Amino acid sequence: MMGHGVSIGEASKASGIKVPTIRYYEQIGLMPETARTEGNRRLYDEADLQRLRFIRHSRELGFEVEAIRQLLELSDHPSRSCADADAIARTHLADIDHKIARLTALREEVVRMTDCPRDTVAHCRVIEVLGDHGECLHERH
Amino acid sequence: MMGHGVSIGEASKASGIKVPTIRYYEQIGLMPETARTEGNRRLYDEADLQRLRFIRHSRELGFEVEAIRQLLELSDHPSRSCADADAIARTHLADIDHKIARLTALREEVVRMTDCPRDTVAHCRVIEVLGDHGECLHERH
DNA sequence: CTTGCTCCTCTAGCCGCTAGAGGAAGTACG
DNA sequence: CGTACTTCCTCTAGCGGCTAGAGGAGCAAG
Repeated sequence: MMGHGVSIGEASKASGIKVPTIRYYEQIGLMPETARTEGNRRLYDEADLQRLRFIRHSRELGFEVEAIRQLLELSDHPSRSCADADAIARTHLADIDHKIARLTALREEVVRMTDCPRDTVAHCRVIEVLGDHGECLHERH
Repeated sequence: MMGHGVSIGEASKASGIKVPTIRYYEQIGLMPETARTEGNRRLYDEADLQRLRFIRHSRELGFEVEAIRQLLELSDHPSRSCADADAIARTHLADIDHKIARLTALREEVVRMTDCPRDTVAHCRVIEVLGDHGECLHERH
């Protein structure tokens, strides 16, 4: 075991991000290139682990990689205004609201078609509704 | 203009599916290989257009291609029991509910972090919360 | 006959990973 | 010290559901 730094496997356990995903994050520049051992193995220090946890949490909350990139950039410069970070979060919130609204509308339509009088496909509401948009509540899905 | 059948461009307009997407659906076997003109252009008849509309509507309602494949197979056999179609729709409904629940939970977290006292990044709730999972309402996102 | 549109096929790219091949390095045990 | 086992390395390809572009052919209008 090296003095300062843990292996990618331990970093994976500590962050909850899978090993190949950590390497992928390095590849796309979300994680920096870390130190290496003599045998060419990656070494993660406490700052790296903190960054990994930040990324994981952001992904869990649905932030896109590009947004996380910006958030990380901001968090690397603590004296900057917080407005940018806030704006990113608000944009994401609007996005979530949009998705919820859409899914809720879809849900309505799908519920409506599932109360089907058990019979043959010829009289099946599911099939019928899918084939004829005119049956729908909303013009635009 | 050929007697029976319209071009892929017209099929696109009639169904609301883009031309390359229609070709893609043929490629993955969701649409059959249609008739062709002497000049090798695809010709779509009324049944093809109906099928395209069915696919589009299903996609709009969020059904996956694999589910649509099964639904189309069912709709090609009207004398079968409707139970299978119903099961597919119900599975999809459960899936939608799952997504809505997850998004609603995420929304909470993101809302909680966006009421940030406008200051520097050093004291920004957004950055802080992302860096520390302990701040969260829910253990598992 | 030429212009301009649509169409054809084929390949590659998007996102955010995930899986696998083929090999080197490190660790545990006899 | 050897050998087995695990972890690590790089590299490439695949997932779903399209979308974009290259390079060429067909076809209708002026």
